[in-house]
Amino acid sequence: MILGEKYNEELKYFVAVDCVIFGYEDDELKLLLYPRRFEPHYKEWSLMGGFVQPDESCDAAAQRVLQLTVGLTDIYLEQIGGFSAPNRDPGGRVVSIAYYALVKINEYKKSLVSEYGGRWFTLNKTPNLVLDHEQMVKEALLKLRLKATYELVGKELLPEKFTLTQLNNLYNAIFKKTFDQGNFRKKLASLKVLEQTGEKDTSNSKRGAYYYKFK
Amino acid sequence: MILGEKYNEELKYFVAVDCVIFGYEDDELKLLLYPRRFEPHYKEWSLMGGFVQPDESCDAAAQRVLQLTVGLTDIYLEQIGGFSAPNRDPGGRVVSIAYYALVKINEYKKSLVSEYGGRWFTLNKTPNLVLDHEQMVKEALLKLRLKATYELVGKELLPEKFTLTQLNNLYNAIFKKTFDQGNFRKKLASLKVLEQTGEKDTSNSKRGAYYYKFK
DNA sequence: GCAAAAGTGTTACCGGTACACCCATGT
DNA sequence: ACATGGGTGTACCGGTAACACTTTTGC
Repeated sequence: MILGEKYNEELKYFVAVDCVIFGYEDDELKLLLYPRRFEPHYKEWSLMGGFVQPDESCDAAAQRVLQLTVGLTDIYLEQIGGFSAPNRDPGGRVVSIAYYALVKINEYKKSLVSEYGGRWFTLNKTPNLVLDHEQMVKEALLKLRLKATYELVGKELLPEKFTLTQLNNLYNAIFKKTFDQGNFRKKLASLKVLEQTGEKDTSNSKRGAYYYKFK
Repeated sequence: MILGEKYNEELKYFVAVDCVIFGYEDDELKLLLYPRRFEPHYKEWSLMGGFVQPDESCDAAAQRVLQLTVGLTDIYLEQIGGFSAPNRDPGGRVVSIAYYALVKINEYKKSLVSEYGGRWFTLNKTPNLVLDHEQMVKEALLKLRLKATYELVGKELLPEKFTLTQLNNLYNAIFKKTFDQGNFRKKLASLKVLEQTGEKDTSNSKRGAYYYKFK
């Protein structure tokens, strides 16, 4: 029966999720990586992942994994897609659904991250990753860029209050190019999604820059 | 062990692919649907799908399924994403990776399609679909529209030779709106991806319209 | 000649880009 | 006063949208 007419004639596989965790700090886009906790490739750098449990969707599994590793709930998560090459994992047939997450790098639970040996790496200064995880990172960045062109990204990566220069720098980091200050601000104004707070950040300039927040 | 440290403690699930098959005919975007071949929901309308075999990736599984059902090789396929709600399939825990395909509606093997009871439906005149297949169709259309905005879609849906009016109508069908003839043609000219053949199509007008093909 | 589809041209506007310029303030 | 980062203004260009117009040909 070429197309299969009964479920129970079919094989089952492990189903996992892997998370590309983006953060932003020191004008750089960063990636949270972990030493792998089991064979094969024990202790090599990898994305944080986990197996999907019987009572949860992949989305829920990714949320759970992130909650357990960075200690935050309500994390912004977007599916990248399924990775399923038959030999992608020498440890067994594992189909993995990849996600990317955006987290505020200063809010995550440091204790949890260090418990699992997690470390933030600047993008493009990352070590070699296990399995097909580098491909996942590549696709994650493409998806993030796509999102950032359609809507203003920043709420999930920047602190509550931020200067327009910070936001400009975030975009510079995401696209690895320099957006013109004047044009960037004009665009922001047209979007009408930010509002000025009264306060100023005087740490980087004498004049001081107004803090903004998302409406 | 909250995150699982051994594969063999974990559960396995069925992994399937489902294909949203788009075609274009009579100025309308169409969808190839099939009566389901097994319980649950036996004989109800569904996307064509199949289980992933041990030696193939999901991409390969989707290609195989399409080859077996429409009889074409080298079909344009793009992954939509994973669908994994724990109760999405009452027949068992099945994680499905959805794909969309673009096929030339006049080249598929009619015998094969009818063998499985397949039928082409005009988009938005489709019957209720099984499981989460309607959601898959919805996301497939969004992905197709995204692709069609970035690059000229048509090579995979139209016959080898086609008129600019046909292409215009294809875009009208994809986006459910009317693109201005003049502007559409100007845009096409700027893309420089089409070339005129000598021949004309006189079936729709007295004057006749030049056939074009992709370079 | 006229209807009907194919195909061209004209104009206005909007968003992006480049770049020059002004502002506030601590030293 | 001046250096430094924050912030504004202007002029141009290309793509898009709206729409009027011309061409071809069978009836």
